[in-house]
This record gives sequence, structure tokens and C-alpha cells, in this order.
Amino acid sequence: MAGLRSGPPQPCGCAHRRGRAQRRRAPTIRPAPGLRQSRGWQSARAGNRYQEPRASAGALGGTPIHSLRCLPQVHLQPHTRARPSGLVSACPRPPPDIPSSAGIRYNTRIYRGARLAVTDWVCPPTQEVRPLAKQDKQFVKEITPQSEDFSRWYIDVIRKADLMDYAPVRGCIVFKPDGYELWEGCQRELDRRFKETGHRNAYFPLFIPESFFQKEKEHVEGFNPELPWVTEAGGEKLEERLAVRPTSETIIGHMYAQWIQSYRDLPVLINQWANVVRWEKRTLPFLRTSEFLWQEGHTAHATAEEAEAETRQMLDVYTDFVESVLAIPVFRGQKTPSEKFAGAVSTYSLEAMMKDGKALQAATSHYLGQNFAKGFDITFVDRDNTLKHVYTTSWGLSTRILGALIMVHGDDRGLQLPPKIAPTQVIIIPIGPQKERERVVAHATDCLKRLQCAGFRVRMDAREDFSPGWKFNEYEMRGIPVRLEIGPRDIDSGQVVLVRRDTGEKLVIPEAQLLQQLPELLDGIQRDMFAAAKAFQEAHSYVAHSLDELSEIITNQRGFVLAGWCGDDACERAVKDACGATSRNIPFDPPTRLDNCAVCGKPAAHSVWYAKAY
RNA sequence: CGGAGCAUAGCGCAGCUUGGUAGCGCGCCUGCCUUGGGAGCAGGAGGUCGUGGGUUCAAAUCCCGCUGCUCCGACCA
Repeated sequence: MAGLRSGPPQPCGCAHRRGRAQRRRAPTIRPAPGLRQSRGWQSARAGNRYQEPRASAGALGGTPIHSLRCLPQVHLQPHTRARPSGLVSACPRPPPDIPSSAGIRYNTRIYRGARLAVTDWVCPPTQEVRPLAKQDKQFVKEITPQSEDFSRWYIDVIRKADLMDYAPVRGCIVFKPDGYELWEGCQRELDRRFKETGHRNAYFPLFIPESFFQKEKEHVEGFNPELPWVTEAGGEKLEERLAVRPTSETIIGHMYAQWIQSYRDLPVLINQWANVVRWEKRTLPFLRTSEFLWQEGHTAHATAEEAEAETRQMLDVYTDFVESVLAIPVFRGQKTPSEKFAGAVSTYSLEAMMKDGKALQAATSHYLGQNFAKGFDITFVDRDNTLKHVYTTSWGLSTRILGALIMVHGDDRGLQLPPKIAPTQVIIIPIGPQKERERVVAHATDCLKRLQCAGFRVRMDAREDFSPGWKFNEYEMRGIPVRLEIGPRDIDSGQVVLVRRDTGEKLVIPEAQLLQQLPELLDGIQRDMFAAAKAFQEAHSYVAHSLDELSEIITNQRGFVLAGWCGDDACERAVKDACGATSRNIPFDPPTRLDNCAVCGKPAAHSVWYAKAY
């Protein structure tokens, strides 16, 4: 850290390089490479969850800081590096109600080969709206515009927003704190939902004996090419090589075989948070890395019906999480046989549409039937005193979802985070001349503490060595949903300025109403971000009746195309060969029914979403 | 794993064709000055040019290998 460097540079006696041109400042605004917070970063976090503020927190008024007993004292001094800690658990409160995405409904109409149209658009209540200053100016110059090169944009954003760094091992990344916090948010929300549906966490080994993979034929064929092997340890060659897990069906199956004896032991409902490794040929940060983080649920049931219900239930859990927390609309459906998980009877998926029109599988849930039960001899004695194989499921969601989060909501200014997942929901920026500074920072700190105490995730940037304008751009790039500006004029008139990241709208509200209005504002942003993503998804969803039509849309329009499918692998393959799109899934509730296979013209067994995929 | 491109200071790049002293902008450090959309002035620090070999009196520069990243294709969450 620069802040730890010692003293001013010492003049050295040796012949130092000379002749550097005199430094000239460019007249234009320049970016801040590195985005380091070198010092004086006065910030603190509140509780993990975005919640309705407590009524008892009171209105923002003249209550002195020290009267808020629930917070430790925070000393704000310029150039301190201390981060106030202990604020995290300052205000314990019950879990929030996460409204289901079912609350938002959209009416769609389908045209032949045409776009799906959105007719409902929810706007949050707004107060006074001031125009965004110099709105058309491109501030974040180091981010390639999406329209120019989407891939480049993606890489630029994740690096500038400081989410990750490349690791020295090929295809591996470091999740930096700002990126890892997003994953922690996913864990928090998902874990709660898993537990609410009766699951418990456990942890299984990273290493899997080679012989385990042989027990399920499809499984071994599916994963063999991408397994890393441990062949030597402790200076000796191993008798049996160990795979670094690509997924844990096998080793968990092995354990379940020992744990399950009777129908009374069922169901087994276990989830594991873990890292897994798949040696990928082509890697992309978050989307495809050699090692990635995920959760994998593994359950065992007495009947097929129960296992199938579990499979579908977890898909619902994922849907709720992805749509209501991440504000990413998804297409739900079943994978075609060629796209299903190696070893599964059936695979279900959520497919999300990125802003370049490509698909990203957001989560999967597999009904494994008795495939693994037979491979690993997982049996139980049923009520009728007969020995039976169990029925298993597995379901997973990985850090890949962060790539979706970025590519669904991000824009040319950088990241854009939905309030429910944003590690920081509100950034407070005190503004004012030197002589007013003490007063402004004290007031802003007061505001910070009230918001934190009310359960919001808030930070303040009171650094003096960055201009307000710089900070505005900085936090927009980092995707923080709401910026709160406090300056002398605001204090004098008892107001604060709130600025939305998603629309750029400025709202000036009385400070006394902040605690009442902020939840509405955050909810509004959450809703609008989902609605915007939904509108985009529907605007880029098409229906095709022939391979030519399908191909033309994929090539020229980008997006998802719904087409009839007879069920033959060859027809699916033909689509891929024609335009590079693969079948994403067979939707549960297709927006329209198609009578004939788009490729061969035979009666269609299903309607399938096709798209180019990540 | 095939095809292409890139690798020089924290970041973005020039220098390479035609071998000979390591350069620019931003950032960083010090001081002053400033703060409602990326301010200004002055001074300063920082690079064995990805890595290993070769050619040469001499290599960032020429040649070969390796590694990593990016893009395009085949495989996948």
C-alpha cells in the first residue's frame, strides 16, 4: 500500500536520469487507474441485509451521534486507514421479506418472427427531478462502449470495478473483495432459501478416487477430458490417482450408500458450498474459469416422484433468487438430451439473456433417477420390506452467475448492481469547501450512522484528495445503486440529494424523510432494473418457423429464438451448424405453440429456445 | 485443442522495420491551492522491457522455445 511507504524520497548521489519532460496535465479528465483506496478511506458497512428501516431509528434530524447506542464510536480523521469494524452486527434484525418475482407480471404478445413486447412498466414514485448535469458526456473513457466491442467492455468493466484479477495459473482468477462480496451476497440469499426448504450444509473431499468415475458411464465420459489428476503426493506415486473434483455426485453417492439403510433415512437433503475444477480450453473471467466456486445440492429420495418434485422445487428456488434478488429474468425449461448433465435422466435450467443477446445458463437442476444409485449401490429397505435403489437429484449455481449479473445490468458507465445484491447500496459523498468541511463531514457521518443503524448497507467516501465529480463517476462505474450527496446548501435547507445509478435521476428530499423514502427508492430501483432487463429480454426474443428464419435472426438480430423441434438430435445439430446457436431449453410455459420442427418440418414434439451461448 | 494478435513503470501506450543512453500520458509521493460531475501549480519516486536459450563487441529491438492474456472456431457451469 502506498500509504505505508516511508517518508519522502531521498535524493541520491548517483547520476540519476534526467531530462524528463516537464509534466503536463492533460486538459481533460483522466481516469484513475488501479482504483486503489490508498488512504483516508472512511467507510463502514452495515448489516448484511437490506431491510426496512426500524421505526425506532427515527427521522434524520438533530439526534446526536452518541445517542445511537447501537453503534460503536467511529472517529473520522483525514488520512486514517482504519476501517471501522464491528458495524456489521450492530443492528441484528429478523430476515427481510423478499418479494417473489411473481409479483411482477408482463403481458406479452407474439408475432411471427417478431419481437415480444412488454406492456407493463413499473416506475417508482419520484420527488423532484433535476436533470443530470452534462449527461451526454462520456465520463468513463477507459471502458470500451458495449456497442463497439461487448467482450472488451466486459473485461474492462470487471477490471475497472476491481472485481477480480488474473492469477498466475492459467484460467484461474482471484476474486477481489468487491467481487467476492457479490458472491457472499449470493451465498447469503441462497443459503437461507436452501435451509427454508429443509436442506443442510455439509462438506465432502476435494479429491475423488479415479475408480469412482468409472461407476457411471455417461458421467465419466462427460468429465474425463477436463479432469486434473493428482498422481503423486508426499514424494511418492499414488496407488490410485485422485481427480480434483469437477462435481461431487460420485463421492457423495459413495457416502450416501453407507448412510442410507431404510426408508426412514430418507430423504437426505444436503448442500455443499465448494470450489470445483474443470480444465477449460478457453477461459473467461467468472464465466469460464478452470476453478470456480459454486454450491451443489445432492438429495436422495425413496420415490421418483419425490425426487422429481425436489428437482423442480430447487429450480423454483433458483428462479426466485435470480429474478427477485439479482433482477435477472430467466427462461425456465428442460434441457434437450444432448445438452443435459452427464449422468442425469433429465436436466432443467434457467437461461438468462446477456446484453449482447447471448444466453447464459444461470442455474441447473438435475433429476438423476437411479443412475447414480445403481452405480454406487445406494439402496434402502422400503416399507414393504423390499430392497430398492434410491432416486437422487443434484442442483447447482456457480460464480458464473456474477458474469450474468454484470452482462445483464452493466452499461457504458460500468457496473450496475441491483440494491438487493449490492454490497454497498448507498454511497455518501460529502461535498463542500475547506472551511465548511468539518461541519459537512460531521453531518454526513451522522447520516451514515443512521442509515447503517436502520439496516442499509452504506459507506461514505470522505476523502479530501478526490473531487466530488471524480467520486460520482467512480461509484457509478462500481455500480452502487444510490448516491447520497450532502453539502452545505443541503444542510442549511434540511435536505439531501439522492441520485439513482440506473436512471441518473436526482431526487432532492427532506432529510427527515430519508429513512422512509430510501426503502421505496431501493425497491423502485430493484423493480425497474428487473423490468428493464425483462424488456430487453422480450425485445430480443423471437419466434421462427424455418431454419432459414431462425438462422437469419440469430445472425442479424441476436437474441433467443423459439422454434419447433421434432425431437431428433440431427435437427438440433443442424441449427448449430447453420448459425452457431444451440438449444437452450424446452420452456415449461412456451409463449406460443409451434406445430412443426423448424428444420425438418415434421410435427414438433416441443418448442425450444435457441441462442448462442456462453 | 486449432487459427490470429498481444506481453516495455501501478494502468494505457510509444520505442522494434534500420541493434548502441528506457520514453509519454494517467496514477503514485511531497508541498501549496482547491472541492455541487473525473481541478491547478511546483518538485519527486518508480522499469535487469513476460520467461529461457541463440546471433552479436553490443539485444526491448533480430532468431528459436516456453508461459500468460485477448479475439475467432471445436468442448463445457
